Amino acid sequence: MINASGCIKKGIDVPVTIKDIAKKVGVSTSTVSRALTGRATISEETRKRISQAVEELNYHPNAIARNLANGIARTVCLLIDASEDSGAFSNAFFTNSVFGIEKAVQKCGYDLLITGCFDGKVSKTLDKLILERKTDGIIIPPSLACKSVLDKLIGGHIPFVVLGEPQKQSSLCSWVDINNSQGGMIAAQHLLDNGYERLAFFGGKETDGFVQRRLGGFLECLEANGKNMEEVSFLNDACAAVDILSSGKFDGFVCNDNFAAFEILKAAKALNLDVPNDVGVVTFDNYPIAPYMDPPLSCIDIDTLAQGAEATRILINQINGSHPQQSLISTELIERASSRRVKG
Amino acid sequence: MINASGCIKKGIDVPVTIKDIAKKVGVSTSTVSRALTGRATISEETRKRISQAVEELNYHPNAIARNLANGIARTVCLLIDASEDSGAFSNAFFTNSVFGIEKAVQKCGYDLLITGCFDGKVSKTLDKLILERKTDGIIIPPSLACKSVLDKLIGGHIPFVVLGEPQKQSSLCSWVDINNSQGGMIAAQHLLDNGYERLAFFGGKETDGFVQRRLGGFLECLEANGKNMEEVSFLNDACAAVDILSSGKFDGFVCNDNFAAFEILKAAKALNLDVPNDVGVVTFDNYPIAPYMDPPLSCIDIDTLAQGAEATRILINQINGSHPQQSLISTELIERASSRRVKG
DNA sequence: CTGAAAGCGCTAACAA
DNA sequence: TTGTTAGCGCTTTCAG
Repeated sequence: MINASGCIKKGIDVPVTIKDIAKKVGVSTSTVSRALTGRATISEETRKRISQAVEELNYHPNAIARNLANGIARTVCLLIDASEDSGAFSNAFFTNSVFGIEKAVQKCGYDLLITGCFDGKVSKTLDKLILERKTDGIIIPPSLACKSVLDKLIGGHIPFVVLGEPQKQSSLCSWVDINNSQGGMIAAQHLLDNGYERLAFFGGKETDGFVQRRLGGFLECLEANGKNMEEVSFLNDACAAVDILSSGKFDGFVCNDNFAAFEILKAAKALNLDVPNDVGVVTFDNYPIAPYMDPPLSCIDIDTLAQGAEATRILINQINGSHPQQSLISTELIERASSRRVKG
Repeated sequence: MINASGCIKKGIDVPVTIKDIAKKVGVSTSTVSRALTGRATISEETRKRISQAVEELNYHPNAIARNLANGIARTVCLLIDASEDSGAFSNAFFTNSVFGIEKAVQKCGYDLLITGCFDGKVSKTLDKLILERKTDGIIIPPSLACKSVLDKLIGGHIPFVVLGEPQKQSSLCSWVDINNSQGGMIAAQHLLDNGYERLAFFGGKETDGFVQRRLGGFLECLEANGKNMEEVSFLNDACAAVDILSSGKFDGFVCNDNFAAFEILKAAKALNLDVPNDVGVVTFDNYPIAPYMDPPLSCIDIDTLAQGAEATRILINQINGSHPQQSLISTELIERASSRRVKG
């Protein structure tokens, strides 16, 4: 692209480099570099002329060259468990934490890389990311954070943080999780406060760590309120909703997710039980559809956006030399009709 | 890190470079480079010795250096509309296309960058991405693809593809969209085939392009079946579900989303109308909760995973010199109870 | 405060 | 088939 003056037109096609700025201002490239990075002394005079030239030529420093010279990638990588397939990826809550991560990463001047990764190939993927210098730090889901992976990360002094409480604990492993135990506690207390007396925890897989923690908080609350443990029931089969409701043993349910809660709602309707007057329901996760349920569902809201932001904060700190850190994000009760008795 | 032999231990902390391989094998770095890139002639003998050394030292080429030398980023960037906030980002379908994109991008040996971007700042964001050479191509949502942005992209010869049919059409603009018109057609035809005769399109904002296209396909189908246009109704207020149902004018509904469909289901229950015997319902989007609805919802399934993969394919082709391209992804009917009459 | 020169790790003409 | 050399665009000692 040649312009009227016979010179190559610099711009998008032919990039303008630091040399162009130097030439235009009549200084060396190192001076321009100093002015740009800002962490060296420059006369006010030349600094002004340089930034003016930068403006005029619409100069943007080549990030690749800069990163090569600096020996860093200025990039954070979020690993995704691709083996779960529609599990992790189509999960609205996961998506929200991506949003939180992206925002925080951007604010720190880093870029966000996303890499899908199958269970058996974490090690290879990590090699590609770390050894090829594509990233300075890694955010990893708990499902991928098995012992060998953590050992590799820790042994290699790779800054990383797990997006949830990992199975294997270590002070060398950073993680950020939702305070599931607190959530279980809040949900149970809320039902008790509203006059429901015989509570059950419903839904979820007993083997999942976060379910265990939710149940733990739930039980702790009952205990603190002097409730008999026999009045508690943990179920992992959603089909059992009708059974458990018709048994008449319970009048309040803390559900592990919206699906479980929906089953309870349907079962109640089938048994002609009224929600919330006969039975109260609180569920984990504020699904978009929860307010449209009949009745609208009370929820323990999980702030995955904050989780993502916090994970990023910890990770960037670690990249800058800080020690690993662990953190729990508080949950919040969103009260709707499903847990608010109108009569009696 | 000094090992027993008094030498610096190369590995994760001290990277092993192409020089180390060259030294170990006793060849020049260019020979090693040639062996690695594979697009030059090398004697079988040295190639073997090199790949052996690569293996032994666990060498991984520095991607930054490689990209600088090649003048490319080997990165594709997905722009996210951050102004929609919980809109785009907590959208399960968006998430699925990210998955599709990531998989395809990885297969092509590219990395995926994700950047949130506010409506007013697209141009600045693009400058950062393009002029700083952070990415070779861009995938952009239709909400961000206004005229000025498209002009900038096209004028700058930046490979890009829009994740949906943009308002402003141009053969220079690549896009991949769901075939919404076809979806509307399939949904309507399905209801007609199942004996529903007076159809309405329900839900969605009349101003959204994809809603218009769905409605267009819907209407086209009615016309092809000799149906009177007066029997068609387009509504954008979900609260009107009870009104429209109690009017008795319609016995079949094509809903724009699961929320609209859920409103119809609730209204029918309130009016003591039976779904599917009195009223048939088909909705766009196969939400995870659709099969659990009462009755389970028939859906027009939107393959956003395929959409993401196709967008990537087109983008990478363009990076490699191909022309812009447009593409429509077929929809699929998932038949469930909500549109299947049991009696007469 | 500024410039010259070397270097980040890799690739690619050009010669041999 | 291979080595030499220069260079990608930027940063950073080291002198001045």
